[in-house]
Amino acid sequence: MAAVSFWRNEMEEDGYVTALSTEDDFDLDMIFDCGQCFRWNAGPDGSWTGVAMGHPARAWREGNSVYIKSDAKNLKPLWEDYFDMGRDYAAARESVCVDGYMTAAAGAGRGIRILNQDRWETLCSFIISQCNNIPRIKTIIETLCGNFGEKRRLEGEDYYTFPDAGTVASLTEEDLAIIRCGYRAPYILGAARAVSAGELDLDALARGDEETARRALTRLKGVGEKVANCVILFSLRIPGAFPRDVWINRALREHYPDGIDTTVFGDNAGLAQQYMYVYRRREGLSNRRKNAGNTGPKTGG
DNA sequence: ACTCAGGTACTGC
DNA sequence: GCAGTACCTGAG
Repeated sequence: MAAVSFWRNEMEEDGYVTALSTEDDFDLDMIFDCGQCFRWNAGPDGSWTGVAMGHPARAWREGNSVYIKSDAKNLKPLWEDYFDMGRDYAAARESVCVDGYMTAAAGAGRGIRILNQDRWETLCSFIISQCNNIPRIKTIIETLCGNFGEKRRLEGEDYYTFPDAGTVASLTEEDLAIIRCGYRAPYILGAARAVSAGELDLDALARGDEETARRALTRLKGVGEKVANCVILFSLRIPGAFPRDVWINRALREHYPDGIDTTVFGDNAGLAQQYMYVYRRREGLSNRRKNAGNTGPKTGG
């Protein structure tokens, strides 16, 4: 792999490199491709580029280390936090293997970590995600950032930060038309106004319990249980949240017809959900026709 | 020209 | 509570 070429010194003329030493449960492909984030993209050399927590970055693996090149000094604490380095994922993964199905799912998803993402970005991104496909979600978010975020530079390229809630709150639906997000536009503006006005204090919710957070989040128009649970899991650091999307519901229906009490996973429920998601989705994508016709409402006619 | 996509709000029971 | 339906848009 040509990844070595990104690494020369701790401080380079075009970026600053952070090294994270890892064990087995750290797989960049899994982490960035398991549906929890939308702004990282794989390059032809196996490295990933994206913008997180206001910083452009390139991430790649060499042996037992993951390197992150970014645009500022002293970002090691930030990246350690973002990649959830304080949690023992090997132990967490073992603990969710409660039966054959979960053992298989966890095996397939080994290497996933739950990112600790920016709260407003996560809320806004998952509002956009509703009833939408992933390529389009990414396009909409990049357009939002390109038009209303701040420009950053790395390796001679332009990157754009996610616009903060105050910036988005100052926009009109007309301004937002450029991102082509359809009926979600008023949802985004409403959420931005609530956050920037302090009516919805995401940092405070992170200090409280899951149910309180869910009630506060679902008060927003356009935020239901699914989006709220994604925000809770991926940005409020409440690891027991269990977002149920169409793929999870399929997996649950097929493997737990009598239902499953997700509290058996305890604080690892969110991780269990991610394992199930990638496992079921992998199968589903290669067997699309099997699932065609039995999902979603029909207009009949 | 179609269906469908990591949902949610609204209506009518 | 639960079923039925509309909703912007564009990728496949």
